Amino acid sequence: MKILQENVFEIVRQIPKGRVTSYGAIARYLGAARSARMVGWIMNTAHGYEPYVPAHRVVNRNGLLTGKMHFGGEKVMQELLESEGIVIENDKVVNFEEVFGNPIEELK
DNA sequence: ACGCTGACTTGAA
DNA sequence: CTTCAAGCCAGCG
Repeated sequence: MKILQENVFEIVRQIPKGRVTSYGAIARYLGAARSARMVGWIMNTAHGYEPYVPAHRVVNRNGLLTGKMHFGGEKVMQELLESEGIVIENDKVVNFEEVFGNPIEELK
């Protein structure tokens, strides 16, 4: 068991372009399915971390851009995702199931 | 030092 | 089907 923070950052960095994942998926991959909040908290610490952590590729289980407000802008996250080919509508990922990548099955 | 809040998830009523 | 409640750990007031 490594440092939780390092693990989360590594996983998020492994997310390919045009692909997203959920906090729960990461938490489950770390063996802390019920600690999804920790993932979100770590994302908060990821602010200013290097290399850049594509936290915009991490959304909640509903595909909703919950953390968009933490990007310094409410449209920044959406535009970042859209620039990667992800369709966002009403602050949520439309084709979420299509772009969703499970780290447990892909990074495993 | 204590208690609340938070970028969530899942299960139960 | 929708709504409510609990669990998780750490940071911050």
